[in-house]
Amino acid sequence: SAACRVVVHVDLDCFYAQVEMIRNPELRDKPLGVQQKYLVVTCNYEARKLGVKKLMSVKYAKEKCPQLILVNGEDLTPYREMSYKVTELLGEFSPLVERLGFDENFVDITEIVEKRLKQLQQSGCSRVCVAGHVYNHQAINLDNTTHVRLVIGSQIAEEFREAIYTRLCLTGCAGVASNKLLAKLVSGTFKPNQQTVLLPESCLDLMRSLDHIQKVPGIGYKTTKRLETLGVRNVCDLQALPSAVLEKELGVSIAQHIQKLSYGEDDSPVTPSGPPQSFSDEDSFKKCSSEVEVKEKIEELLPNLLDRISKDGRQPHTVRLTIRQFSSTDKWFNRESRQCPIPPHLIQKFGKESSNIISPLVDILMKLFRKMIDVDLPFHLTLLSVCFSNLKDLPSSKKGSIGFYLKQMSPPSTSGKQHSYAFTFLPQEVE
DNA sequence: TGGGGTTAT
DNA sequence: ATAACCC
Repeated sequence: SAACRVVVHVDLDCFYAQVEMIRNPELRDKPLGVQQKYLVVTCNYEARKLGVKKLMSVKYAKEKCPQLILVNGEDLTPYREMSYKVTELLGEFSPLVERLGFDENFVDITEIVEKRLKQLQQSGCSRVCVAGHVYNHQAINLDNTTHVRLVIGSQIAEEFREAIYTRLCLTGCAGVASNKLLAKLVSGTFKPNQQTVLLPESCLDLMRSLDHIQKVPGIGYKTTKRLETLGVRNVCDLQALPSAVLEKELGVSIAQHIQKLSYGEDDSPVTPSGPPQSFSDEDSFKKCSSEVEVKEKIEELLPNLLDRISKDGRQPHTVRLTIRQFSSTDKWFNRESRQCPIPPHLIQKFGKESSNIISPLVDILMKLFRKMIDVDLPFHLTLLSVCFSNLKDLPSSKKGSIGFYLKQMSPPSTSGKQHSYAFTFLPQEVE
């Protein structure tokens, strides 16, 4: 019988607020918002009951809810650390874990499901119970092996959520379906701390329930604007649009891709994220208009970044500076960046005590800045961001390197699927 | 409207 | 280097 894929999407509830409530349990039963600059970027459910929404301005949120408690969430370190704990926990079940932002993960559980299915068949057991909700209250047919696989998937999803709760004290939603798109969409149908499985017969109902095409993951702001030009407003419109018309507007590749999405079709694999591809740190502000200020801001950003890179253990080979210039019209789009290779003699200094590399890096970043901005003319920046990328492992010959310990830690195994990126946060002090 | 991330061109 | 996408 043709084995369908089984994918779980795990989506933590108001993640930053949950992390803050763990850090300070007294906030638990109070309305809590997490603030970045003038925004409440997320809030707990106590606050939501009182009318606070995600991405609401602080001013409006305090008007609606004067009792609202705000904590500053501009330093993402606690959230990032907890986020990777969740990904690593899921990695104990399957190596196929893909991160999406800090609070979502996809897990391909096809192999786990197949294993359990065979166990069930061997034991002659024909009774399987669904965990959580079934989308549309669709009836389950246990003679349908796809239904059985997805029901087993719902049990595994429940085990994921249980493990995340008992070991990390975090709650979240899960969606189970035959691909990433559907798993993600169905995970949001019952909201906090619940889970839902989608059976294939309800796929088109789920897609048509989306009232606007921008709710389809993969169709963003720009594509939505272009589709509106064509009179396409909802998923049904997109399904019905002649493919030739769509291809003319968006090109063959994107057109075919998003039209498949509109039918709930998505063959993209769950791609293990592994360790991060880049490390960046940014700050936004009202105004920065002199070279000296720019240098000061960069010097503020670097120590935190160098610390994170040194804990990672790899070395970056590229550095990038990004700026946003003030403009009254079109407020948040005008970002520019310049990047360059990091000179080899500096690369070697990553992971060592950071004091000797900071000033040469500032010099490089200021050169990149001058490539974008003529410092003899007036300028007005509202954001600065520094990003290190093109990360490479240390040469494996070096004793004491991560590669050395990784080989020690994972001998060739006959049975096991050990997760492959536990080393991401292996502390340096193993030396 | 934050402070991050990824992939495709 | 930018543009699109995601949270």
